[in-house]
Amino acid sequence: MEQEVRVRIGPSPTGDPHVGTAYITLFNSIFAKQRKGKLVLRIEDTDRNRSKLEWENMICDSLKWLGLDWDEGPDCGGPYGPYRQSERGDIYRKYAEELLDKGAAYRCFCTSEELSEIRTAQRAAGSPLGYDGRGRDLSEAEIQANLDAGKPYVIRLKVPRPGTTTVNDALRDPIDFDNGQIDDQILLKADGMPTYHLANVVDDYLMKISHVIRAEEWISSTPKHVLLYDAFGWDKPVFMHMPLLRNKDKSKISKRKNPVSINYYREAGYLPDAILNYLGMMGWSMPDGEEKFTVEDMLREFSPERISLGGPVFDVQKLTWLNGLYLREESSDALLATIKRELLSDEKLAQVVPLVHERMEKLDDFISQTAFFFIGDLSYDEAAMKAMVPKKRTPKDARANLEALVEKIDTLGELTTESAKASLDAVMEENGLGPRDILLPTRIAVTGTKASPPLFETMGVLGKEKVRRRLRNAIAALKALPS
RNA sequence: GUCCCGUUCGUCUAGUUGGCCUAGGACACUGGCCUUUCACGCCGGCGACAGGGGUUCGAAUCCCCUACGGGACGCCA
Repeated sequence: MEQEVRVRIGPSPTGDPHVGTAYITLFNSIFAKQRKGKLVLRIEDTDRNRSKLEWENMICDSLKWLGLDWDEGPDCGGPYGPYRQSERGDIYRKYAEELLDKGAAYRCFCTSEELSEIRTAQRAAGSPLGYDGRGRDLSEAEIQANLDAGKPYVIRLKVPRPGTTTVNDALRDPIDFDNGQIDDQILLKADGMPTYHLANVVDDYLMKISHVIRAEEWISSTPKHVLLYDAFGWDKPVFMHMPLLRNKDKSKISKRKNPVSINYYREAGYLPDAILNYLGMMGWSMPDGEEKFTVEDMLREFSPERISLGGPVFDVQKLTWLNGLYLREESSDALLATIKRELLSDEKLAQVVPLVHERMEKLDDFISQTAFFFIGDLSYDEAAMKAMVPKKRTPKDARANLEALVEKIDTLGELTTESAKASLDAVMEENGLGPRDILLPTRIAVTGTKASPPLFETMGVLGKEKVRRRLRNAIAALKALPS
């Protein structure tokens, strides 16, 4: 009997909804639907320090906005739950114990400090980085003594050495790894939570995942997963590693060099269908070469053989062209509805009106005074550029200050009046700046002009994506100035 | 540094069972047409098989080496 196709996506709720997540979700979704299989959404929130429910919700909302949906997940349940890894701790601990019993794993009592010392030494010596296995062969007595002493420990995979581990990837030739090259990966952290590697293998097994479609960055840790499947005696899923989305300079797509938040694209006026279409042509193409296609077209024509492995550069310009195609083919009525929903919603207008209310003399002042809330990127005229550099400061200083602010805002879940104020205050405090060093430059960067509504409220209404994008643009513009 | 993956126009790609490839399309750029203007649309231009060795009658397509790019090397995922 043919095994049911079950695939999964495992976003980690530690940041804004990422285009890379949407990209991988698209291909998983297409693959599953095409084979009458199921797509599982599993929240990989084993990093307790960085995971937030707020982000989980944002990720789900974004995917749904794009029109991507799943069959099983924390929101809709399913037969193999819970679908949040933070709620599956006991399961992982049980399997980690099993590995211990089988001799495929061991307790390691090394401290974090000890480990970073090892790494530093290795780096200095130019030798391969990785755990040196010093805790591998502790005697029963030593282990018991450590346990009795209440020393914290982690559980590590005991990679069989010597040996070779082969990874089969549906898109590539078999890949051989020398086991000497594979680290004794930590499986269970000192806080009792599993690392990605353990959680993934255990969950994929328990959730009956048949195909693992994920990004290429995982190839080098796949042998660890293979070793785990073998240690448990489980069948392995089919691995399929998609090429990585890239920045212009070919590095892995990142927020410093590219807008990567789905929220950004939403707020910048892109349509879900256009985004999905564009993502679909990253590493894949229609047999007839057609570049404009729908998810239904993809469903009909998708085949893994047509995936090309070179890492595609995410080109916003081409996305924009595609988006224009979609926009223009809508009827005016439909477009009107879209504009009212995404751009000029009552909700949005209700936020904006109070901010300009008291400075209005004629109704149409509203348009000129609030245009910057609605348009995408701003351009800065000469006066604006000049005013972004505070007196007695250089453009370089101005850039550094705005940069500090961007970084602060990046750590925020949502930008609100309060968090905007807090961020600005923190940047001033941490960098020894006065209000004049940062407030006016920020105002101009964010609104394009010296005269605008109260800054914190304005930033809150503009939202995180527009604010950080504009700050980045302002920083880039300042670079052109002689320092 | 070590291991791994990848490599066709600036970018996304077609090409996959070697000949139909003097390498096709799209974005961008650019010339023109249409148009009161702009945009759309249409027509044209620019522009690539990383390099070197093989194998073969014949290689973008197969093999090897080199180069370059990227990824991984976390008690992050």
